[in-house]
Amino acid sequence: MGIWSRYQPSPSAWRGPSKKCTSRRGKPRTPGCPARCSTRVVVPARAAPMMRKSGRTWRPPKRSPSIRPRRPPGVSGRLRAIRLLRPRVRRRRDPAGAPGRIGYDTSRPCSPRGGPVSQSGFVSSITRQSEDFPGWYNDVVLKAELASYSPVRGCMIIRPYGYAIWESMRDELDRHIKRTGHSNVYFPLFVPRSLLEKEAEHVEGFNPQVAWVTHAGGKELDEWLAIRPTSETIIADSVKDWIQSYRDLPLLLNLWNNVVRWELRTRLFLRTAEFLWQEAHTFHATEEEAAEEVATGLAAYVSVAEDWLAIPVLQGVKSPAETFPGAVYTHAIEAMMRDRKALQAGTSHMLGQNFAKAAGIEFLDRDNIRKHPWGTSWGFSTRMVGATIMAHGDDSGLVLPPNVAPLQLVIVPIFRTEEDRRAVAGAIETLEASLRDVQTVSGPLRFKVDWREESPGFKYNHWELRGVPLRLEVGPRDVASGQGVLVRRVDRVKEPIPLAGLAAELPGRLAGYQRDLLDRARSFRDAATFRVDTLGEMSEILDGEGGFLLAPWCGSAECEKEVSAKTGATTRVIPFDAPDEGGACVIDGRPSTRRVVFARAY
RNA sequence: CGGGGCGUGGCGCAAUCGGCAGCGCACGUGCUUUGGGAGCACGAGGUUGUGGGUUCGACUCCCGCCGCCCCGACCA
Repeated sequence: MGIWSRYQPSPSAWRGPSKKCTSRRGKPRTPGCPARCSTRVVVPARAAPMMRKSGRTWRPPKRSPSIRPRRPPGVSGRLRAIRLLRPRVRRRRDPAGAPGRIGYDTSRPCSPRGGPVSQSGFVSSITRQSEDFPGWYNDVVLKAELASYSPVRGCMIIRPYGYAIWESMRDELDRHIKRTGHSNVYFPLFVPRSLLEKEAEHVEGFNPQVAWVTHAGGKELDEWLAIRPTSETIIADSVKDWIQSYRDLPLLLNLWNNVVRWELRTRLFLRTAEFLWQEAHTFHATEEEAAEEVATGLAAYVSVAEDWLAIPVLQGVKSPAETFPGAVYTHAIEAMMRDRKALQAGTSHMLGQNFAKAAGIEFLDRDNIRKHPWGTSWGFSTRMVGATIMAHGDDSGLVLPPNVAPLQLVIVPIFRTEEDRRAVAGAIETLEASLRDVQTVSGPLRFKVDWREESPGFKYNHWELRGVPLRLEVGPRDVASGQGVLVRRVDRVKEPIPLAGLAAELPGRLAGYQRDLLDRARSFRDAATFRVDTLGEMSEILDGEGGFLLAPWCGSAECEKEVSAKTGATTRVIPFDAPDEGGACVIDGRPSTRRVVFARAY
């Protein structure tokens, strides 16, 4: 079910470019400089620019505003525009020459209640989404302790809380993979140069991003070893001996591993030089069967994205320009982030016989003819942690779907006197016992009682930053009436609830919360999806609030490139459920048969 | 690679004309606190990126190196 089918019956349901989206007063963009990363000549041996823990946001003082001057009037808009585009400014002097400071201060707690701006115009500690989405993202990742920067440029350290999120989606996907008949295997980190270069398009596509090992054992290697950017070549080479007959097919393999792609511009989780992922590699006797496998892989991704991560996705075919190097075609799922930009969330490739031919894999078919098997490969990476953050988060921090949340419920005791403390502790102890047996969709309930010696308010903010779906406040007043106050992270709806019945209530509440997140994300995306027919309309929307654009496109690479050059948007997918529909290409007016999704993307 | 900017406790920043390296947060201890980011007191934490030079004296001035950030030559 895609947005096409939903909107199709009444074309009028498509939202045109509303005025609201196209002219945002007071939020000027820096002219001629779309919020896209710069590109550089790729020199493999050279280092990539770093995502560093450098400063990004001006943190005003909380308790002593008089010490630091306010941002001078007139500066803020400009500053905001600059920050949008250049989130990694290390330090900036106050343009007016006043001794104002702009810098990143991890010591500041995260903002309460969606980070309202105080009267003085100061923002609270995490950058607001509306002000600077990349800045918000960085703040959340670092402050929620999902990840840290590493001493190696472009790489990241995934911290326990972030890794737990990854483990949850990894385990869920692994269940899908095994259920559909695949076996996990391991192949080496190093790929001999000669192997990597066997498939022509593949080399060309990956070469700029490959990191090479040239020395080992104290001397230069006779043959350089690539640190795998992906494993197609080494697997094809290795399995050629395993495949002799059609009876050996299909061969359905999957690897959970790390790969290295020397990226020029990196972002925590979204694009790192080294990342964790799963890569499935399969070999089939017929093209039809391989095509079905491509769909099987994509279906697993759709399920994990929507059912597990509560991220609605569009499914479709990539344009030739966006196709995996060496593949015949690439299917992908695309998700919308809360800044209305697109994120490719998983790809499944039809490799045809390309890699099999390059590696010399042959099998004897039923008809006694030697043939090359058809291959597929599909991958899903730690980037999805970033997708989860950006698809649901708000100004207070993370909003996690219960299925992946490392903690689904946090209990905050509240008391003043020792007597109260005992009463609250007693009630919580009883409650804890009942919660131990609670089963949720994603396993036993993951909960914690926060007995730290901090104020309740501090704890609320602490756990909201970390996206814990449900919070239970238990104070003396509650205990007296056998209740607690249950608060939902996503909308902060508070509700008194009897402690005795909580254990039975929770699985349903969590499932409902999970559904609500998916619904919310879907409405958000649909409201930001527009049907457009001209380049002008596209620019108007993209320069306004942004969104997904369904536009006619003739299919030529030149026109695709031109759209990208003029609007910053690229083709994301040609959705499977896009109806046949005549139209004129937004660039050259040649006939288009279906609409394509264009968007600015990560 | 070209242009610009910057390296000072964990983080964010000061240090006037070259004169004892400071502040906030975070951290530790104690007491008072706890229904939306608590307060006070005490305390710990530094070879100012690095190598050289000038000087009675260098965070400060000069030169080299290293590293980082931004912009540019358009990219699965």
